[in-house]
Amino acid sequence: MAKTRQRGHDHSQATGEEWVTAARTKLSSSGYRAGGARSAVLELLGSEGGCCNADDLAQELRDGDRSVGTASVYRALSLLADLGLVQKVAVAGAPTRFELILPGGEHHHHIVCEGCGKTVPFSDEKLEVVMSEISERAPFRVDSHDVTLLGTCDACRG
Amino acid sequence: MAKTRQRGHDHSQATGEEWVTAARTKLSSSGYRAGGARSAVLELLGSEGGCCNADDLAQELRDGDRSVGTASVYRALSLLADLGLVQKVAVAGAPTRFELILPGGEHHHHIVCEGCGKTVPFSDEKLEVVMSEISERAPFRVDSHDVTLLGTCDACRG
DNA sequence: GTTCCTGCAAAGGTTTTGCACCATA
DNA sequence: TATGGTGCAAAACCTTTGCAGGAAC
Repeated sequence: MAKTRQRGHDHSQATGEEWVTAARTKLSSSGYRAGGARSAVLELLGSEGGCCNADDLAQELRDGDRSVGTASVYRALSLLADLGLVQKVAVAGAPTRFELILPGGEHHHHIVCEGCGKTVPFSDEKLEVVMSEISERAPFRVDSHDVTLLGTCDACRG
Repeated sequence: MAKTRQRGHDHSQATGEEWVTAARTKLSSSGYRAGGARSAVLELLGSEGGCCNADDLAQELRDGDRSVGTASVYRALSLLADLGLVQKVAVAGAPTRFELILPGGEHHHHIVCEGCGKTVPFSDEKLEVVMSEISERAPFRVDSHDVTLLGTCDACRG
């Protein structure tokens, strides 16, 4: 009865490559150029599989070979969000995280540790069924939904 | 088959009174005093039924008869959250909202309009069942969960 | 009277914006 | 070469913190 499955890191990485390709196509077909900063953010996001905040991305790029201004990271992420390529995930008291929206569209959600901010994605078929039922009955036209479990990871509980 | 129900505003207001009483009791039994700012926030929250952010509360109090510093509003809300009387609700790109946790403990979630920020609470029995199943299988000890539907209200769609 | 609460102002952290320069198409 | 992307710095924004004065118990 294990309909809920946690995702391994390697799996995200595999589809991340596909996402980068799809994102590049979408960008250029929407009339956007492939600038240095934008490309760097795109590739790092793809290899990380999302789940990172803007400042961490900027930091990693700065530590790596290509340095990118923080403002450009925000601009890139903002554009990607507008194009439906990433999704903003808000956490109270923490910087906004950005999550890939994968081409195949396997939808997922997150379990967040309130102690250290560690995030684990999960997906659940039953949950999605219930959510779409609720969406149909809602008084708004519903575009998306966001489900977050808050808890404490083993390390922080120690 | 209407297991999902939207709540009217009047209904929240009725239970809001009870919440204020319960909150006052909890505060004093926990050794906190009933200062002016704290009481004002408490009463306004009760009459509004939650779903407001710190700055809006401060503004409304300033417009009304009792003026309260923004910092005190944050302090009051923070304390209420620690005591389990309110819940923080994060929304990407918007200030954190605070939501009453009602004495009877009827758990609920929100539908948010991305255009104007209008928020409508809802509760769904099936959703809660699914969420508790997921919580049990989660790799963290799960304390709470947060479900938000994002969409566009009729007014903003017009 | 002591302790806690409050308001103001300043600091902290995140995200956005203005502008001059540079790269892409 | 024309347009749009980038980096830096400054601003805007939300939230927290320090401190002196005032209120609750």
